[in-house]
Amino acid sequence: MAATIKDVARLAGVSASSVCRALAKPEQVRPETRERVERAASDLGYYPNRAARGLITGRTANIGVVLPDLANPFFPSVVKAIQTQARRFDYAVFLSDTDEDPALEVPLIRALAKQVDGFLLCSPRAGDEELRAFAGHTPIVVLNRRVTPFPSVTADSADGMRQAIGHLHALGHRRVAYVAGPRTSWSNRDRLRGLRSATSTYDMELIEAGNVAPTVDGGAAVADLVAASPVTAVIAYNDLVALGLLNRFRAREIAVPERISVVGFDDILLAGLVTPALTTVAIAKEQIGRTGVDLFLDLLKDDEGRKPVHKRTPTQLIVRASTGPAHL
Amino acid sequence: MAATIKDVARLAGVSASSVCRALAKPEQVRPETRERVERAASDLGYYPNRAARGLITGRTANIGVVLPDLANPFFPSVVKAIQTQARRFDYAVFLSDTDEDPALEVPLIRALAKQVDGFLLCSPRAGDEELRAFAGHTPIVVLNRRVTPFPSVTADSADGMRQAIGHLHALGHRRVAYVAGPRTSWSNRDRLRGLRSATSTYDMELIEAGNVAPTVDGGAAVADLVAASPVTAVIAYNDLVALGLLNRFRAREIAVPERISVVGFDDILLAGLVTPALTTVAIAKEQIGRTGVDLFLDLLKDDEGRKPVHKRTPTQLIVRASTGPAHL
DNA sequence: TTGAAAGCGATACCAG
DNA sequence: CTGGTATCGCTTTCAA
Repeated sequence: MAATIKDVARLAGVSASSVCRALAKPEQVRPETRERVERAASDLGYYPNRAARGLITGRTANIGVVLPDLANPFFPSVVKAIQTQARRFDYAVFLSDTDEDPALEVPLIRALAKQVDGFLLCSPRAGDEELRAFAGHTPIVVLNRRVTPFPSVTADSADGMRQAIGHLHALGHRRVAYVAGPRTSWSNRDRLRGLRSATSTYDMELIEAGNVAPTVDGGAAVADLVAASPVTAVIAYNDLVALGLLNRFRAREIAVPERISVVGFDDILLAGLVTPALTTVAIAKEQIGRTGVDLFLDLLKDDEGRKPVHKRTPTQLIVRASTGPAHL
Repeated sequence: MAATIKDVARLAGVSASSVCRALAKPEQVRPETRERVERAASDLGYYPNRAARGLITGRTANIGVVLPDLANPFFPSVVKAIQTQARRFDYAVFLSDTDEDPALEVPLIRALAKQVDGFLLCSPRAGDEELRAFAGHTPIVVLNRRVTPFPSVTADSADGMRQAIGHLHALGHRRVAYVAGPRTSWSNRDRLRGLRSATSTYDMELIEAGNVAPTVDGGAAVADLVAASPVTAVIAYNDLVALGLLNRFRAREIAVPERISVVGFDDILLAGLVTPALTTVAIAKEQIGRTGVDLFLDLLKDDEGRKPVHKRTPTQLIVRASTGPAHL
């Protein structure tokens, strides 16, 4: 149906090779020929078939993006940044949402592998070993996680936690709970690690609450448990979980932040709009997406060599409604 | 690098054709052969190159999704539904965010056209004529808009507006404002049309406020203007705009809903979590995405013929914090 | 500067 | 039931 290179060649009265050259390397072709080809191409509305091109060049100009859940507002932000940066280099984006199912990731990557030049895996849930199986075959950059030997971009959670705990400590809090996210989430482990280090630095007591789904419902599910514990503040795995806590606390008329302070992570749009506004650790989502694409393109250039690159993006505590514990 | 059909053929000691058959139509091949091929394939980790396959079958098993802004939480919901349904039919998704730039849409569609079997255009901003240029060439299903001759899925905004206005009228409101979204948005025009009809039915006065970007900032930008008008309720183009209004009203200590009731559209996650919770017209986002994919697949089946299909999904008013005007 | 021919990976068709 | 061959749309030698 659509015009092919042959159609253009016929109309311009030249060979397919010349069309190809005229369009790709204009300087290698006589100006007159180039002009004829260009006119023919635009008359026919010719656009090269990138899939066919990829077959021979080995470069598809597509990048695969795999993420656990587009419904978590954190991811659309990252994807948007990826899109923007990818487009700048004439790359198109293949998107796959795995629905938080670790088992879906590997088959998905395999199935798409030949249609893309490689992948940006956002917060992948699969095991290290499973992912490592792709090393050497498929260019992969990992976001929000570190898996040797892939390049990666992660947020500086430890610093974020340090800021959060410093803030809570300054307000007078001494006991804090952490509501953990998915066990399969590297970010969760990273945040917990950072939190443990921070609470120990400040000599604060840390109580850990169950692993929950990284959703509003997940937060709501452990809110009562948290409320029943002797803490005056709680840090949630992410903002959605924090909002679930907030919601349930409100329903039970547990005053936030007076009775208990809630701190989230990510700084999604929602965080600033709820009442009381959520104190949260902001992550440089755009930077993560953008840097991911950059690392990816670097990776394609020098097909191998060089040791893996890890970029760490800054975090920033956004203080909104938190206060000191009521008894102060 | 990765295994091709030839590698499998060699390892299994058969021809490429047989490998192809063994994998695609197992019943046309001797069980023994099939087994050998299957083992060879799995040993080599062989996955067919879908791009190459598409070249000859004319079917890529990819679907292009184009939308104006992934940062609007409405779209990720739709995309997620599309993904889920697409995966069910073994389709992969190409995603493109145009950043609300109408000029980007057409070139984007053109560039991707050969890599996909067609497109799902979510709330496209381009002109009718520009889109129509694809008719006959590129299978297209339009979501949240109607453009002859493409099949489309739209929400029943008129009914949603009727519900919203009925509700406000019952509460005693008689003057209502509408904060309009982008001029290029068909949904905006559709909602406005439905609203006009509803207000006239109920004999209510309608005041229209500027066209704003469909974002929180857009809403905040006209909040003062709305507050200065003689209305007791305001309906926003969408929830983000409504939240912008809410935010600004709070900042100015204009009581919601006592002094002014705010109604949104879409029912994004945020709507239920803010305080006061936002009354809004829920749209069947999942259904829109799912139905879009279904129409798309139908479209591919009978390459032409049949008159265009328009599906309309129901809307449902979700009443949360609205009340009657203070003077009652 | 240009064209012919080979080939990327897979499938379809036709003999055998 | 199987193998050979042509082909999809494009790029890349290689000669001319």
